[in-house]
Amino acid sequence: MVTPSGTPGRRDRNMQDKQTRIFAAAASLFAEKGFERVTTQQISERADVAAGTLFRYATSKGELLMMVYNQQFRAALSAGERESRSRRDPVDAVQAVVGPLLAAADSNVENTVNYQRELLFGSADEKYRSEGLELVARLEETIAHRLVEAARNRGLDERQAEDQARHASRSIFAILHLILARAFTGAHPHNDPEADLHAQIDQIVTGFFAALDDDRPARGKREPGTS
Amino acid sequence: MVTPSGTPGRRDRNMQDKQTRIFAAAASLFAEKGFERVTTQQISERADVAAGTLFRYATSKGELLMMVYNQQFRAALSAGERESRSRRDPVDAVQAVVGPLLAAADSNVENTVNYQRELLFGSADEKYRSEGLELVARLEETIAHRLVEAARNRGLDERQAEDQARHASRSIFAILHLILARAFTGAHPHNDPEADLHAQIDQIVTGFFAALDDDRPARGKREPGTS
DNA sequence: GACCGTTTCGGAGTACGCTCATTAATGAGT
DNA sequence: ACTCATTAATGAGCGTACTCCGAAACGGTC
Repeated sequence: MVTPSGTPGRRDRNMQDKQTRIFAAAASLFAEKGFERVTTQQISERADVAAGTLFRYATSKGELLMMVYNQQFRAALSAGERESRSRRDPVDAVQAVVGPLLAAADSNVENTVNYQRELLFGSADEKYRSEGLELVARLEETIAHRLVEAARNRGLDERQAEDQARHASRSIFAILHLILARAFTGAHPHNDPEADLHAQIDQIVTGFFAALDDDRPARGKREPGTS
Repeated sequence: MVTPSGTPGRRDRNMQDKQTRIFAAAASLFAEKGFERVTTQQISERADVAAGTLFRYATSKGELLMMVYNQQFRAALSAGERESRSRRDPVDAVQAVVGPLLAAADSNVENTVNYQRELLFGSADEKYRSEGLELVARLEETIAHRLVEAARNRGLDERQAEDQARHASRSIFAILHLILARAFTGAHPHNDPEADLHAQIDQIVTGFFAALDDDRPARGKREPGTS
Protein backbone atom coordinates (compact mmCIF):
# COMPACT_ATOMS: atom_id res chain seq x y z
CA MET A 1 0.00 0.00 0.00
CA VAL A 2 1.15 3.53 -0.74
CA THR A 3 0.18 6.80 0.83
CA PRO A 4 -1.55 9.37 -1.39
CA SER A 5 1.69 11.29 -1.63
CA GLY A 6 3.34 8.26 -3.24
CA THR A 7 5.89 7.49 -0.52
CA PRO A 8 5.58 4.05 1.00
CA GLY A 9 3.98 4.16 4.43
CA ARG A 10 5.63 3.15 7.65
CA ARG A 11 3.81 -0.17 7.55
CA ASP A 12 5.40 -1.18 4.26
CA ARG A 13 8.81 0.00 5.28
CA ASN A 14 8.57 -2.16 8.38
CA MET A 15 7.62 -5.17 6.32
CA GLN A 16 10.40 -4.49 3.86
CA ASP A 17 12.86 -4.24 6.72
CA LYS A 18 11.72 -7.47 8.25
CA GLN A 19 11.79 -9.22 4.91
CA THR A 20 15.39 -8.09 4.44
CA ARG A 21 16.41 -9.13 7.93
CA ILE A 22 14.77 -12.52 7.55
CA PHE A 23 16.46 -13.12 4.23
CA ALA A 24 19.85 -12.17 5.63
CA ALA A 25 19.38 -14.27 8.75
CA ALA A 26 18.28 -17.32 6.79
CA ALA A 27 21.03 -16.95 4.20
CA SER A 28 23.79 -16.61 6.75
CA LEU A 29 22.57 -19.42 8.97
CA PHE A 30 22.05 -21.85 6.10
CA ALA A 31 25.51 -21.04 4.81
CA GLU A 32 27.10 -21.43 8.25
CA LYS A 33 25.45 -24.58 9.51
CA GLY A 34 23.55 -26.21 6.66
CA PHE A 35 19.79 -26.51 6.24
CA GLU A 36 19.13 -29.39 8.59
CA ARG A 37 21.08 -27.99 11.51
CA VAL A 38 19.33 -24.64 11.42
CA THR A 39 16.11 -24.21 13.39
CA THR A 40 13.44 -21.70 12.55
CA GLN A 41 13.91 -20.37 16.08
CA GLN A 42 17.49 -19.45 15.32
CA ILE A 43 16.46 -17.68 12.15
CA SER A 44 13.76 -15.69 13.90
CA GLU A 45 16.17 -14.72 16.67
CA ARG A 46 18.87 -13.55 14.28
CA ALA A 47 16.27 -11.67 12.25
CA ASP A 48 14.91 -10.20 15.48
CA VAL A 49 11.31 -11.21 14.85
CA ALA A 50 9.00 -13.52 16.76
CA ALA A 51 8.91 -17.17 15.88
CA GLY A 52 5.44 -16.89 14.42
CA THR A 53 6.27 -13.88 12.30
CA LEU A 54 8.68 -15.91 10.21
CA PHE A 55 5.80 -17.85 8.73
CA ARG A 56 4.11 -14.74 7.48
CA TYR A 57 7.08 -14.18 5.21
CA ALA A 58 7.65 -17.77 4.15
CA THR A 59 5.11 -20.49 4.70
CA SER A 60 7.63 -23.16 5.66
CA LYS A 61 11.27 -23.71 6.47
CA GLY A 62 11.71 -25.11 3.01
CA GLU A 63 10.34 -21.91 1.56
CA LEU A 64 13.04 -19.98 3.40
CA LEU A 65 15.61 -22.11 1.63
CA MET A 66 13.96 -21.54 -1.73
CA MET A 67 13.83 -17.82 -1.04
CA VAL A 68 17.55 -17.69 -0.41
CA TYR A 69 18.80 -20.04 -3.09
CA ASN A 70 16.55 -18.87 -5.89
CA GLN A 71 18.89 -15.90 -6.04
CA GLN A 72 21.91 -18.09 -6.51
CA PHE A 73 20.05 -20.20 -9.07
CA ARG A 74 19.02 -17.10 -10.98
CA ALA A 75 22.54 -15.70 -11.01
CA ALA A 76 24.07 -18.99 -12.12
CA LEU A 77 21.44 -19.39 -14.80
CA SER A 78 22.12 -15.91 -16.15
CA ALA A 79 25.83 -16.64 -16.19
CA GLY A 80 25.17 -19.88 -18.05
CA GLU A 81 22.96 -18.15 -20.58
CA ARG A 82 25.61 -15.53 -21.22
CA GLU A 83 28.38 -18.09 -21.47
CA SER A 84 26.44 -20.33 -23.83
CA ARG A 85 25.90 -17.62 -26.41
CA SER A 86 29.54 -17.71 -27.46
CA ARG A 87 29.54 -21.46 -28.18
CA ARG A 88 28.85 -22.48 -31.72
CA ASP A 89 28.68 -26.21 -31.09
CA PRO A 90 25.27 -27.11 -29.60
CA VAL A 91 26.65 -29.66 -27.15
CA ASP A 92 29.12 -27.10 -25.90
CA ALA A 93 26.35 -24.53 -25.66
CA VAL A 94 24.26 -26.79 -23.45
CA GLN A 95 27.24 -27.69 -21.30
CA ALA A 96 27.95 -23.99 -20.92
CA VAL A 97 24.42 -23.37 -19.67
CA VAL A 98 24.61 -25.97 -16.94
CA GLY A 99 28.24 -25.33 -16.02
CA PRO A 100 27.63 -22.46 -13.61
CA LEU A 101 24.77 -24.38 -12.04
CA LEU A 102 27.09 -27.24 -11.20
CA ALA A 103 29.69 -24.83 -9.88
CA ALA A 104 27.17 -23.10 -7.64
CA ALA A 105 25.96 -26.46 -6.39
CA ASP A 106 29.46 -27.30 -5.25
CA SER A 107 29.56 -24.33 -2.92
CA ASN A 108 27.23 -26.03 -0.48
CA VAL A 109 26.24 -29.55 -1.31
CA GLU A 110 23.80 -30.11 1.53
CA ASN A 111 21.81 -27.01 0.76
CA THR A 112 21.79 -27.83 -2.92
CA VAL A 113 20.34 -31.24 -2.24
CA ASN A 114 17.66 -29.77 -0.02
CA TYR A 115 16.92 -27.11 -2.60
CA GLN A 116 16.33 -29.77 -5.23
CA ARG A 117 14.06 -31.62 -2.85
CA GLU A 118 11.96 -28.59 -2.05
CA LEU A 119 11.85 -27.65 -5.71
CA LEU A 120 10.26 -30.94 -6.66
CA PHE A 121 8.36 -31.91 -3.55
CA GLY A 122 7.33 -28.71 -1.84
CA SER A 123 3.63 -28.06 -1.70
CA ALA A 124 2.20 -26.63 -4.84
CA ASP A 125 0.99 -23.23 -3.70
CA GLU A 126 4.14 -21.87 -2.14
CA LYS A 127 5.42 -18.60 -3.47
CA TYR A 128 9.17 -19.08 -3.62
CA ARG A 129 8.80 -22.59 -4.88
CA SER A 130 6.87 -21.41 -7.92
CA GLU A 131 9.59 -18.84 -8.40
CA GLY A 132 12.09 -21.70 -8.47
CA LEU A 133 9.96 -23.67 -10.90
CA GLU A 134 9.88 -20.64 -13.17
CA LEU A 135 13.65 -20.67 -13.17
CA VAL A 136 13.57 -24.33 -14.13
CA ALA A 137 11.23 -23.47 -16.98
CA ARG A 138 13.59 -20.72 -18.06
CA LEU A 139 16.52 -23.12 -17.95
CA GLU A 140 14.64 -25.59 -20.13
CA GLU A 141 13.63 -22.87 -22.54
CA THR A 142 17.18 -21.63 -22.85
CA ILE A 143 18.46 -25.10 -23.65
CA ALA A 144 15.61 -25.69 -26.08
CA HIS A 145 16.32 -22.38 -27.75
CA ARG A 146 19.99 -23.24 -28.34
CA LEU A 147 19.01 -26.55 -29.88
CA VAL A 148 16.42 -25.02 -32.17
CA GLU A 149 18.98 -22.47 -33.28
CA ALA A 150 21.45 -25.20 -34.13
CA ALA A 151 18.76 -27.12 -36.02
CA ARG A 152 17.89 -24.02 -37.97
CA ASN A 153 21.54 -23.55 -38.93
CA ARG A 154 21.48 -27.02 -40.40
CA GLY A 155 18.31 -26.30 -42.33
CA LEU A 156 16.19 -28.81 -40.42
CA ASP A 157 12.41 -28.66 -39.99
CA GLU A 158 11.86 -25.98 -37.38
CA ARG A 159 8.44 -27.05 -36.21
CA GLN A 160 9.68 -30.55 -35.54
CA ALA A 161 12.83 -29.16 -33.96
CA GLU A 162 10.80 -27.28 -31.38
CA ASP A 163 9.02 -30.42 -30.24
CA GLN A 164 12.23 -32.40 -30.07
CA ALA A 165 14.01 -29.56 -28.30
CA ARG A 166 11.33 -29.38 -25.64
CA HIS A 167 11.74 -33.06 -24.92
CA ALA A 168 15.50 -32.85 -24.93
CA SER A 169 15.60 -29.92 -22.56
CA ARG A 170 13.28 -31.67 -20.14
CA SER A 171 15.40 -34.77 -20.21
CA ILE A 172 18.47 -32.71 -19.55
CA PHE A 173 16.92 -31.01 -16.56
CA ALA A 174 15.82 -34.38 -15.20
CA ILE A 175 19.38 -35.65 -15.40
CA LEU A 176 20.79 -32.51 -13.86
CA HIS A 177 18.30 -32.71 -11.02
CA LEU A 178 19.16 -36.32 -10.32
CA ILE A 179 22.88 -35.65 -10.32
CA LEU A 180 22.46 -32.77 -7.89
CA ALA A 181 20.16 -34.82 -5.69
CA ARG A 182 22.56 -37.74 -5.65
CA ALA A 183 25.60 -35.62 -4.89
CA PHE A 184 25.06 -35.92 -1.16
CA THR A 185 23.12 -39.15 -1.02
CA GLY A 186 25.73 -40.89 -3.11
CA ALA A 187 23.77 -43.48 -5.02
CA HIS A 188 26.26 -43.85 -7.85
CA PRO A 189 29.43 -43.10 -5.97
CA HIS A 190 31.88 -44.74 -8.33
CA ASN A 191 31.63 -42.33 -11.25
CA ASP A 192 32.51 -38.73 -11.86
CA PRO A 193 29.09 -37.07 -11.97
CA GLU A 194 30.20 -34.23 -14.20
CA ALA A 195 31.59 -36.60 -16.81
CA ASP A 196 28.38 -38.61 -16.69
CA LEU A 197 26.29 -35.51 -17.15
CA HIS A 198 28.43 -34.55 -20.09
CA ALA A 199 28.01 -37.95 -21.72
CA GLN A 200 24.27 -38.05 -21.13
CA ILE A 201 23.79 -34.59 -22.59
CA ASP A 202 25.88 -35.58 -25.57
CA GLN A 203 23.70 -38.60 -26.17
CA ILE A 204 20.49 -36.61 -25.92
CA VAL A 205 21.68 -33.92 -28.27
CA THR A 206 22.75 -36.64 -30.67
CA GLY A 207 19.25 -38.05 -30.40
CA PHE A 208 17.78 -34.63 -30.99
CA PHE A 209 19.56 -34.22 -34.33
CA ALA A 210 19.17 -37.83 -35.38
CA ALA A 211 15.41 -37.60 -34.90
CA LEU A 212 15.36 -34.58 -37.18
CA ASP A 213 17.72 -36.09 -39.73
CA ASP A 214 15.62 -39.10 -40.55
CA ASP A 215 12.53 -37.00 -41.00
CA ARG A 216 10.73 -39.20 -43.44
CA PRO A 217 7.05 -39.30 -42.40
CA ALA A 218 7.31 -42.74 -40.76
CA ARG A 219 9.55 -42.48 -37.72
CA GLY A 220 12.93 -43.93 -38.63
CA LYS A 221 15.48 -45.87 -36.61
CA ARG A 222 13.21 -48.74 -35.65
CA GLU A 223 14.34 -52.36 -35.60
CA PRO A 224 15.45 -52.97 -39.19
CA GLY A 225 14.87 -56.73 -39.27
CA THR A 226 17.81 -59.10 -39.37
CA SER A 227 17.79 -59.86 -43.10
CA MET B 1 19.13 -66.81 16.02
CA VAL B 2 18.21 -70.47 15.83
CA THR B 3 18.00 -73.09 18.53
CA PRO B 4 20.32 -76.10 18.28
CA SER B 5 17.42 -78.17 17.00
CA GLY B 6 17.07 -75.86 14.00
CA THR B 7 13.64 -74.45 14.80
CA PRO B 8 13.52 -70.68 15.22
CA GLY B 9 13.24 -69.65 18.85
CA ARG B 10 10.32 -67.83 20.43
CA ARG B 11 12.19 -64.55 20.25
CA ASP B 12 12.51 -64.66 16.48
CA ARG B 13 8.95 -65.78 16.01
CA ASN B 14 7.78 -62.77 18.02
CA MET B 15 9.88 -60.43 15.96
CA GLN B 16 8.64 -61.99 12.77
CA ASP B 17 5.06 -61.56 13.96
CA LYS B 18 5.59 -57.94 14.82
CA GLN B 19 7.30 -57.29 11.55
CA THR B 20 4.30 -58.74 9.74
CA ARG B 21 1.80 -56.77 11.78
CA ILE B 22 3.72 -53.54 11.28
CA PHE B 23 3.92 -54.11 7.55
CA ALA B 24 0.22 -54.82 7.33
CA ALA B 25 -0.71 -51.84 9.49
CA ALA B 26 1.49 -49.45 7.52
CA ALA B 27 0.33 -50.78 4.17
CA SER B 28 -3.34 -50.51 4.99
CA LEU B 29 -3.11 -47.09 6.58
CA PHE B 30 -1.03 -45.62 3.77
CA ALA B 31 -3.49 -47.01 1.26
CA GLU B 32 -6.50 -45.71 3.17
CA LYS B 33 -5.40 -42.22 4.08
CA GLY B 34 -2.22 -41.40 2.19
CA PHE B 35 1.28 -41.00 3.63
CA GLU B 36 0.96 -37.49 5.00
CA ARG B 37 -2.27 -38.07 6.84
CA VAL B 38 -1.03 -41.17 8.63
CA THR B 39 0.76 -40.74 11.95
CA THR B 40 3.26 -43.20 13.33
CA GLN B 41 1.00 -43.44 16.37
CA GLN B 42 -1.81 -44.79 14.25
CA ILE B 43 0.48 -47.36 12.69
CA SER B 44 1.78 -48.55 16.03
CA GLU B 45 -1.76 -48.78 17.39
CA ARG B 46 -3.03 -50.82 14.47
CA ALA B 47 0.03 -53.03 14.63
CA ASP B 48 -0.50 -53.38 18.39
CA VAL B 49 3.00 -52.36 19.36
CA ALA B 50 4.31 -49.45 21.38
CA ALA B 51 5.14 -46.20 19.63
CA GLY B 52 8.83 -46.68 20.21
CA THR B 53 8.85 -50.24 18.94
CA LEU B 54 8.02 -49.11 15.44
CA PHE B 55 11.43 -47.52 15.13
CA ARG B 56 13.20 -50.77 15.86
CA TYR B 57 11.72 -52.18 12.66
CA ALA B 58 12.06 -49.10 10.48
CA THR B 59 14.24 -46.18 11.35
CA SER B 60 11.82 -43.53 10.13
CA LYS B 61 8.31 -42.99 8.86
CA GLY B 62 9.75 -42.73 5.37
CA GLU B 63 11.35 -46.12 5.81
CA LEU B 64 7.94 -47.57 6.55
CA LEU B 65 6.76 -46.26 3.22
CA MET B 66 9.78 -47.71 1.44
CA MET B 67 9.24 -51.02 3.18
CA VAL B 68 5.68 -51.21 1.89
CA TYR B 69 6.11 -49.87 -1.61
CA ASN B 70 9.34 -51.67 -2.46
CA GLN B 71 7.11 -54.72 -2.84
CA GLN B 72 4.91 -53.00 -5.36
CA PHE B 73 7.96 -51.64 -7.16
CA ARG B 74 9.51 -55.08 -7.30
CA ALA B 75 6.35 -56.67 -8.63
CA ALA B 76 5.85 -54.00 -11.28
CA LEU B 77 9.47 -54.24 -12.31
CA SER B 78 9.24 -58.00 -12.69
CA ALA B 79 6.11 -57.59 -14.77
CA GLY B 80 7.86 -55.03 -16.93
CA GLU B 81 10.88 -57.27 -17.42
CA ARG B 82 8.65 -60.15 -18.45
CA GLU B 83 6.60 -57.99 -20.79
CA SER B 84 9.63 -56.43 -22.44
CA ARG B 85 11.12 -59.74 -23.46
CA SER B 86 8.48 -60.22 -26.14
CA ARG B 87 9.17 -56.88 -27.84
CA ARG B 88 11.57 -56.92 -30.74
CA ASP B 89 11.73 -53.17 -31.23
CA PRO B 90 14.04 -51.62 -28.62
CA VAL B 91 11.86 -48.56 -28.04
CA ASP B 92 8.88 -50.83 -27.47
CA ALA B 93 10.96 -52.97 -25.16
CA VAL B 94 11.89 -50.01 -22.99
CA GLN B 95 8.31 -48.74 -22.95
CA ALA B 96 7.22 -52.19 -21.88
CA VAL B 97 9.62 -52.14 -18.94
CA VAL B 98 8.33 -48.87 -17.58
CA GLY B 99 4.66 -49.47 -18.42
CA PRO B 100 3.79 -51.44 -15.27
CA LEU B 101 5.67 -48.91 -13.16
CA LEU B 102 3.49 -46.12 -14.45
CA ALA B 103 0.39 -48.21 -13.94
CA ALA B 104 1.34 -48.99 -10.35
CA ALA B 105 2.06 -45.33 -9.73
CA ASP B 106 -1.45 -44.45 -10.76
CA SER B 107 -2.95 -46.55 -8.00
CA ASN B 108 -1.94 -44.02 -5.36
CA VAL B 109 -0.38 -40.86 -6.64
CA GLU B 110 0.41 -39.28 -3.28
CA ASN B 111 2.23 -42.32 -2.00
CA THR B 112 4.12 -42.66 -5.26
CA VAL B 113 5.35 -39.10 -5.01
CA ASN B 114 6.47 -39.62 -1.44
CA TYR B 115 8.13 -42.88 -2.39
CA GLN B 116 10.15 -41.10 -5.04
CA ARG B 117 11.12 -38.46 -2.52
CA GLU B 118 12.31 -40.94 0.05
CA LEU B 119 14.10 -42.92 -2.61
CA LEU B 120 16.23 -39.95 -3.57
CA PHE B 121 16.45 -37.96 -0.38
CA GLY B 122 16.21 -40.43 2.46
CA SER B 123 19.32 -40.73 4.60
CA ALA B 124 21.96 -42.93 3.12
CA ASP B 125 22.14 -45.73 5.66
CA GLU B 126 18.54 -46.79 5.82
CA LYS B 127 17.78 -50.40 5.08
CA TYR B 128 14.66 -50.26 2.97
CA ARG B 129 15.88 -47.26 1.08
CA SER B 130 18.95 -49.16 -0.13
CA GLU B 131 16.60 -51.94 -1.09
CA GLY B 132 14.71 -49.44 -3.23
CA LEU B 133 17.92 -48.14 -4.75
CA GLU B 134 18.83 -51.69 -5.67
CA LEU B 135 15.56 -51.94 -7.54
CA VAL B 136 16.40 -48.74 -9.37
CA ALA B 137 19.76 -50.23 -10.30
CA ARG B 138 18.00 -53.36 -11.52
CA LEU B 139 15.61 -51.25 -13.59
CA GLU B 140 18.50 -49.42 -15.19
CA GLU B 141 20.34 -52.65 -15.86
CA THR B 142 17.30 -54.18 -17.49
CA ILE B 143 16.88 -51.24 -19.81
CA ALA B 144 20.58 -51.16 -20.58
CA HIS B 145 20.53 -54.87 -21.31
CA ARG B 146 17.70 -54.51 -23.83
CA LEU B 147 19.56 -51.74 -25.60
CA VAL B 148 22.81 -53.69 -25.76
CA GLU B 149 20.90 -56.64 -27.18
CA ALA B 150 19.42 -54.50 -29.90
CA ALA B 151 22.83 -53.01 -30.70
CA ARG B 152 24.29 -56.50 -30.95
CA ASN B 153 21.54 -57.50 -33.39
CA ARG B 154 22.62 -54.63 -35.59
CA GLY B 155 26.24 -55.62 -35.41
CA LEU B 156 27.36 -52.50 -33.56
CA ASP B 157 30.40 -52.23 -31.31
CA GLU B 158 29.41 -53.96 -28.09
CA ARG B 159 31.89 -52.33 -25.76
CA GLN B 160 30.76 -48.90 -26.87
CA ALA B 161 27.16 -49.99 -26.71
CA GLU B 162 27.50 -50.85 -23.04
CA ASP B 163 28.74 -47.39 -22.18
CA GLN B 164 26.04 -45.71 -24.19
CA ALA B 165 23.40 -48.01 -22.76
CA ARG B 166 24.41 -47.18 -19.22
CA HIS B 167 24.00 -43.50 -19.92
CA ALA B 168 20.73 -44.00 -21.72
CA SER B 169 19.23 -46.09 -18.94
CA ARG B 170 20.22 -43.52 -16.34
CA SER B 171 18.66 -40.75 -18.35
CA ILE B 172 15.50 -42.77 -18.70
CA PHE B 173 15.25 -43.36 -14.98
CA ALA B 174 15.83 -39.67 -14.34
CA ILE B 175 12.93 -38.80 -16.63
CA LEU B 176 10.70 -41.43 -15.11
CA HIS B 177 11.49 -40.18 -11.64
CA LEU B 178 10.71 -36.62 -12.56
CA ILE B 179 7.42 -37.55 -14.17
CA LEU B 180 6.37 -39.51 -11.12
CA ALA B 181 7.46 -36.72 -8.81
CA ARG B 182 5.60 -34.13 -10.81
CA ALA B 183 2.41 -36.14 -11.05
CA PHE B 184 1.04 -34.72 -7.86
CA THR B 185 2.93 -31.47 -7.72
CA GLY B 186 1.78 -30.63 -11.23
CA ALA B 187 4.65 -28.60 -12.59
CA HIS B 188 3.89 -29.31 -16.25
CA PRO B 189 0.14 -29.70 -16.01
CA HIS B 190 -0.68 -29.05 -19.64
CA ASN B 191 0.79 -32.18 -21.18
CA ASP B 192 0.05 -35.86 -21.06
CA PRO B 193 2.95 -37.18 -18.99
CA GLU B 194 2.83 -40.66 -20.51
CA ALA B 195 3.10 -39.27 -24.04
CA ASP B 196 6.00 -37.07 -22.97
CA LEU B 197 7.77 -40.00 -21.39
CA HIS B 198 7.29 -41.97 -24.58
CA ALA B 199 8.70 -39.17 -26.71
CA GLN B 200 11.67 -38.61 -24.44
CA ILE B 201 12.51 -42.31 -24.37
CA ASP B 202 12.24 -42.41 -28.13
CA GLN B 203 14.68 -39.55 -28.43
CA ILE B 204 17.18 -41.11 -26.08
CA VAL B 205 17.07 -44.47 -27.80
CA THR B 206 17.53 -42.68 -31.09
CA GLY B 207 20.57 -40.98 -29.59
CA PHE B 208 21.85 -44.30 -28.33
CA PHE B 209 21.90 -45.81 -31.82
CA ALA B 210 23.04 -42.66 -33.54
CA ALA B 211 26.05 -42.43 -31.24
CA LEU B 212 26.96 -45.99 -32.20
CA ASP B 213 26.29 -45.48 -35.89
CA ASP B 214 28.78 -42.70 -36.40
CA ASP B 215 31.51 -44.58 -34.60
CA ARG B 216 34.46 -43.03 -36.29
CA PRO B 217 37.09 -42.38 -33.56
CA ALA B 218 36.43 -38.65 -33.33
CA ARG B 219 32.98 -38.08 -31.91
CA GLY B 220 30.61 -37.26 -34.76
CA LYS B 221 27.62 -34.98 -34.96
CA ARG B 222 29.36 -31.79 -33.96
CA GLU B 223 28.64 -28.47 -35.57
CA PRO B 224 29.57 -29.08 -39.20
CA GLY B 225 30.56 -25.52 -40.09
CA THR B 226 28.43 -23.44 -42.37
CA SER B 227 30.49 -23.83 -45.57
C1' DG C 1 -6.04 14.42 17.24
C1' DA C 2 -9.60 11.01 18.36
C1' DC C 3 -11.92 7.07 16.37
C1' DC C 4 -12.16 2.73 13.80
C1' DG C 5 -11.60 -0.86 10.38
C1' DT C 6 -7.77 -3.49 8.69
C1' DT C 7 -3.41 -5.53 8.63
C1' DT C 8 0.57 -7.24 11.04
C1' DC C 9 2.89 -9.13 15.11
C1' DG C 10 3.80 -12.03 18.96
C1' DG C 11 4.71 -16.04 21.50
C1' DA C 12 2.46 -19.59 24.03
C1' DG C 13 0.42 -23.70 22.38
C1' DT C 14 0.00 -27.95 19.40
C1' DA C 15 1.08 -32.05 16.73
C1' DC C 16 4.09 -35.30 15.48
C1' DG C 17 8.32 -37.77 14.46
C1' DC C 18 11.65 -39.72 17.02
C1' DT C 19 14.83 -40.89 21.38
C1' DC C 20 16.36 -42.94 25.49
C1' DA C 21 16.43 -44.65 30.07
C1' DT C 22 14.09 -48.30 32.08
C1' DT C 23 11.86 -52.70 32.19
C1' DA C 24 10.68 -57.21 30.40
C1' DA C 25 11.70 -61.33 27.93
C1' DT C 26 14.61 -64.78 26.24
C1' DG C 27 17.88 -68.44 26.09
C1' DA C 28 22.51 -70.28 27.28
C1' DG C 29 25.19 -72.11 30.97
C1' DT C 30 25.33 -74.80 35.23
C1' DA D 1 15.26 -74.90 38.28
C1' DC D 2 18.05 -70.89 38.97
C1' DT D 3 21.27 -67.19 37.41
C1' DC D 4 22.81 -64.01 34.37
C1' DA D 5 24.08 -61.67 30.15
C1' DT D 6 21.99 -60.10 26.08
C1' DT D 7 18.55 -58.38 23.37
C1' DA D 8 13.87 -56.54 22.57
C1' DA D 9 9.96 -53.61 24.05
C1' DT D 10 8.07 -49.80 26.17
C1' DG D 11 6.12 -45.14 26.58
C1' DA D 12 6.99 -40.82 28.72
C1' DG D 13 9.68 -37.09 27.14
C1' DC D 14 11.99 -34.04 23.79
C1' DG D 15 12.91 -31.02 19.85
C1' DT D 16 11.06 -28.62 16.30
C1' DA D 17 8.14 -27.00 12.58
C1' DC D 18 4.07 -24.71 12.42
C1' DT D 19 -0.69 -22.55 14.20
C1' DC D 20 -3.80 -19.44 16.30
C1' DC D 21 -5.87 -15.80 18.43
C1' DG D 22 -5.45 -11.77 21.30
C1' DA D 23 -2.84 -7.52 21.08
C1' DA D 24 -0.67 -3.82 18.82
C1' DA D 25 0.36 -0.77 14.95
C1' DC D 26 -1.13 1.56 11.19
C1' DG D 27 -3.58 4.73 8.12
C1' DG D 28 -7.65 6.78 6.41
C1' DT D 29 -11.74 9.83 7.97
C1' DC D 30 -14.03 13.42 10.22
